[in-house]
Amino acid sequence: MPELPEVETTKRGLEPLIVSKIVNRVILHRDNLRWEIPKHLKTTLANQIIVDINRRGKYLLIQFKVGTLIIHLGMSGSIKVVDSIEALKKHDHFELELTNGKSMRLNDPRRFGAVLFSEGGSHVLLDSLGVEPLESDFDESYLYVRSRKKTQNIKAFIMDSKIVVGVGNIYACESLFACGIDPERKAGGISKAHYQLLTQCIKTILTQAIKAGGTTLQDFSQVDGSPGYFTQTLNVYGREAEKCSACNGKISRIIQNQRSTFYCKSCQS
DNA sequence: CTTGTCACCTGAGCGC
DNA sequence: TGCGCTCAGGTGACAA
Repeated sequence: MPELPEVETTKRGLEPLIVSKIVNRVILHRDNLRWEIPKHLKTTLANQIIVDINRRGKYLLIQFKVGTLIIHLGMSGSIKVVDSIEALKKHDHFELELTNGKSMRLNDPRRFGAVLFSEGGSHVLLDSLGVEPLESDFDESYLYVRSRKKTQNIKAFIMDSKIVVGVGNIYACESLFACGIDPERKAGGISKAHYQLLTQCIKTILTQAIKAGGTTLQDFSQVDGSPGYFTQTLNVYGREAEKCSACNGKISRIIQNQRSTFYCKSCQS
């Protein structure tokens, strides 16, 4: 599900609802997601004030004085803040009950997400992450240098979180369409000029998607329950056999690295 | 080191 | 209605 725009949308939605609020208790409705949820959170975070919320790649970082609660939404996760007395939904797995009568609930049907904790703020899962795509250090020189001699396809390259974080299957497809690059091209053979186009397209598309509240396919919703509206802006993703918005061609779907890739054979080369 | 594949899990949608 | 199949916003752990 959630790529960078969806996680950023979640972060922005949560911020006014949980920052400066106090945790009454932590409730584990199951003891694991992708990994075991630390049991000590019940005692560690009880009565603690939420100091801040941040995002690193697709990770949400909820800051406490005693450390950082790290949440990943996996493929199907979403977070809502509801009245604590509201009935649990199916697949609500983790809950921060606040002292103001509200609860932050993590719902994740497929359970590929994670709830972790770091005392110091750093974590092995965050240590080797690449640059943020919306920061200025993500530019054509960065991608050009890192891609030399790489034989993998350009789509896998920009989806590699050790290179750049937050670009998932939807936005990789959309970005490559926007700048006219064939997703099957080898990353190492792409010119600096094309990398400039690509970085600009990634930045533009992610920014527009955040503005639209993200993309909703099935599971994702914003913190208030409303869907993301970027779905209607998608040019190729999920549009196999439909007409290309830029030419008379048909959108193709191929499989790359076990994932569907949508693109236009005549617009992308 | 790099690249590609598998595994984790539930649910929606489709053809029969 | 039901069954079996395919597909789905991610990514760590492996094998090659």
